[in-house]
Amino acid sequence: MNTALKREFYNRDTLKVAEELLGKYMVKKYQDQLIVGRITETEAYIGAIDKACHAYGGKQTPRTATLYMREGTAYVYFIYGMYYCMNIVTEPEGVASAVLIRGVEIVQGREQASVLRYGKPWEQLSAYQKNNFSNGPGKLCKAMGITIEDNKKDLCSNEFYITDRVGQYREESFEVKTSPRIGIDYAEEAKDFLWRFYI
DNA sequence: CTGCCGATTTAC
DNA sequence: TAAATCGGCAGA
Repeated sequence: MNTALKREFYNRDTLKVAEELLGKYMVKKYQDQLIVGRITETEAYIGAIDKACHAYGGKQTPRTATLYMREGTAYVYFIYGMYYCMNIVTEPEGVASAVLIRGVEIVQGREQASVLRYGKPWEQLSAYQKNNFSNGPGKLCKAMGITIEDNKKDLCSNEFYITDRVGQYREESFEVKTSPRIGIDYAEEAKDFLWRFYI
């Protein structure tokens, strides 16, 4: 038994889940270690009304099938020929919506993460590499070993989950900021929605 | 089957 | 500013 957030957390309004995921810890078991990242940036995607969502308008394809799965499911997709993006499905089964994790700060398993991301120890990284280690959706997936293999995994599990407390770390207070989402200029009116949340 | 495009990142 | 790099998906 671990401290993973329960499924009910994800069965709520997607914007609320996106905001409340800030400051939580994403925990991934990698081989025999844990890699833990504190979530610092998220975005909401709501299929029913959002032209930026892969499942906009009830679109059904092999890839979007994950978005219709039950809340608390990992939606991982491959993008730009070389990166993965990690999302958490929200709201009940059959409702296509999710929260994209856009940034984390690694608080545990940093050495393992450094090897995954750059193939070398943390102390050998440049200041720039350290400062921009996992502050993007593709970067954090590489750093935490998240791949298409994780698509459709249940985050109410012991291998891969979200929690508000892990080891010595506890969720802290912080100020939430919002902005339009990144990289969706094609999405017409939806590009202006303030559905990006960050610390 | 063909061809365009992408919820990105990094090098130049 | 533009290349890298390839699966997803629409249309023929």
